[in-house]
Amino acid sequence: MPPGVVLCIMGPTASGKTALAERIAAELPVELVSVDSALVYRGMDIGTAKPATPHRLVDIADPSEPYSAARFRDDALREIDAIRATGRTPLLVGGTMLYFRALFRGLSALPPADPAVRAEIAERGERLGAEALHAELARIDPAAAARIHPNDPQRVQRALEVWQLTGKPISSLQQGGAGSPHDHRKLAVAPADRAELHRRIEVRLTAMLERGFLDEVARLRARGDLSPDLPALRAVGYRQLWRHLEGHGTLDEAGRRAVFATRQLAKRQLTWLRKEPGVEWLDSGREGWLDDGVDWARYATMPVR
RNA sequence: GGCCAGGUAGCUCAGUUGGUAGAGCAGGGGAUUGAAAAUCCCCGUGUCGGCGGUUCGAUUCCGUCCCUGGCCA
Repeated sequence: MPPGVVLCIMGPTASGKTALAERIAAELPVELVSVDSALVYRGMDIGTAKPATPHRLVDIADPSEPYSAARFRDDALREIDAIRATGRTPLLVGGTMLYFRALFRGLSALPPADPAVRAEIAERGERLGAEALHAELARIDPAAAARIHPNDPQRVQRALEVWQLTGKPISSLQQGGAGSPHDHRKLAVAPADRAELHRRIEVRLTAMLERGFLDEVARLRARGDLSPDLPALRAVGYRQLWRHLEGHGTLDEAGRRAVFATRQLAKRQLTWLRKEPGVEWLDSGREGWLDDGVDWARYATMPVR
């Protein structure tokens, strides 16, 4: 299948990107693909604001299993081809900017995560301290050690993991990637006014709690095989409510902390978005922004940046 | 009304033997290559409740007033 046009809607949580996707879907022959690291998990519906409209790459993993940017890239390229084979246009919508980046620019040829090696390194970090691990990295890969802050255990551990798996420094392997064969037309959606975004995040969490978010977390917890350290359960909202269910703090406090965490997530997403090249920005904070006569179809033919 | 404890950053508080003050949280900016809704980095001037007094100098000591909470009437 030759490469073709892929529409992308990117935006922070609670920005209205799903509404825009549905609006475009009503006017163009598109099929939706989720670009969201939390929507992939089954049984996590309310707290992830899982959209009612069908998206591909939703509910494709169990919360016990870690998903990854690399898996996303493979999955997304496959779904894009499958959609194009039906004659429709893929419409990617989400806020996990690392995933968009992995699709647009590709990933370097690095070994996938190895749970055993990872656990061993984590244990060593526990025993010797974070500084020791960073010092170790500085010995084998000074370039990586210079870029990775000693307080960033996740990246220090990954760099050591790659070293143990390949015998090569991660910095020497992180050279480019395959890029994307497609023409991506990128729309960034967010309220121009930060206070408005904050307001929506609060309203959204309140609605989630009313719909039974706490029960959803309790259900996941009752499974017994899930831990709050799992990537899935570190998701915004789930982490805070899980902690409350463990007896730490009131529900009210957990809710407030969930709102804080969500705002901080949205801020990080905007940091990615601001430097993403070639995006067309839409202010979803304006009253009637979806219905004020914009010709959405033109985005399917707008120039690639 | 009396007694006690407080009034310091958006919030919760610490502190200053008198030389105009600092943490956590919140917020802002940034980084981001197989955990990414993750993991990190950077950013702290605020009539130290008001007004007087003492002092070279008061957020700090004294007086007084206001406000909040508790106890007693």
